[in-house]
Amino acid sequence: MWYNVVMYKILGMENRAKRAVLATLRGEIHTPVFMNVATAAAIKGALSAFDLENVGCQIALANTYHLHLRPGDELVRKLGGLGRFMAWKKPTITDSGGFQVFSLAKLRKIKEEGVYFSSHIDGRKIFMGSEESMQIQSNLGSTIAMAFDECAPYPATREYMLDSVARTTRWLIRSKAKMDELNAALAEKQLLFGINQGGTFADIRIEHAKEISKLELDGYAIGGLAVGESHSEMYRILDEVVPHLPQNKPTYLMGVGTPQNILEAVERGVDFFDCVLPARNARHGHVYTSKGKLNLLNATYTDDDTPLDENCTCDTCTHFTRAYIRHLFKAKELLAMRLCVMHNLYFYNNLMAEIRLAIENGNFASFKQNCLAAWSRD
RNA sequence: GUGGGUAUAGCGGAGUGGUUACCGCGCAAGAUUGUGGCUCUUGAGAUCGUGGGUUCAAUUCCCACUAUCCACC
Repeated sequence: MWYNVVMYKILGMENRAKRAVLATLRGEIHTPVFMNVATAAAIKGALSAFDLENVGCQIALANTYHLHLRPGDELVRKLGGLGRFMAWKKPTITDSGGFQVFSLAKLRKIKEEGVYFSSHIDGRKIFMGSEESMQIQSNLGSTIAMAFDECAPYPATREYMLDSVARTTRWLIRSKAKMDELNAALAEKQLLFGINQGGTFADIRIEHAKEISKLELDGYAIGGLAVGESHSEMYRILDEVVPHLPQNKPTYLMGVGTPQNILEAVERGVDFFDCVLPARNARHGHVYTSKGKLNLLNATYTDDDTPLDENCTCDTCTHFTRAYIRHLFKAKELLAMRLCVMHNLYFYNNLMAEIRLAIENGNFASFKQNCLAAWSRD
């Protein structure tokens, strides 16, 4: 029988920045890694699993809440699980629904047992607690499941945060118990990552990090950042909390971020990332290049016959001009989004590959400075 | 040819005898961090078809012209 014997092996370091590999039955994940976001089992912008392969994706992220509502996790299970459903053979991760507690704040009520949502699709009542989230993620069959948490709003009072984090801890203990129960019957065990919360209160963050570190989870995420606080606050929290998470396990900064954010976080010891920014910006004509961000909708690109990024080797940059893609946006052709999403995801995945190489070569610090200087027009 | 309607920003439409003429789309510049392709913010752009008349004051009321639409020969 197969067992998902997971190994997390650190291959290189430069100060806190670490180069590591997480081995799973679905394949290895080389870190630092950017996980490409496929909320509803597809990258928005008309990309398929084939395209994900082309842009250098190692692991795709889908969402528990969204897939539970539509098409339903039982259906996905019947059809062979998330990976088979979307024809993606490499590792997958599912977000637990905790972020929807934040992003769908007007449509939910938080109770001790879990969260009552009104479906944003048809309004019907949905209950999700730790057990429900784990069951759904088990049905989806993702390689990595995330614990159910509350992504608390910013700003929040200290009193609110203390209550929220204590509840998130109780939910985490329930998540782990349920996942252990579900995994007991499975050959290919699902990994479980816990989530640190505490907003911008460093002491609450640290206390929580120490507490959840005792649970021997497969990885640890930092949630509840990039929700409105300043970049310097985010970096300050990373400086404070990362040292209190297990260093022999993956550290995942959820929902972050810009290329600059990623470099700063890698330097502080983070090795997993996910963010909607490259795909969403691409859909709106904002693309990342080795010389900074540019907005294709700007009139200046009307007759620009150069590629998005002259240093990029993605399919978009090797075939199409800025003028053509700008025209596609103006004409509202879906191809505009598709080409830009492919480019931006390639840019992010390639950035991570360059970061890994820099860490291996022991020159991450100078690599980071060079990048920040080159992007300074942002 | 006859009768009737209409003319306001690039386009489609509101509106008023009295400070700076409004809205949508489009255009231009932003925002977007565990995804709404949605949305939001800001800006530019108009001698109110042309000429004349009434009036203290006309984009608004009157006349002619031009353009355009509809109906009828």
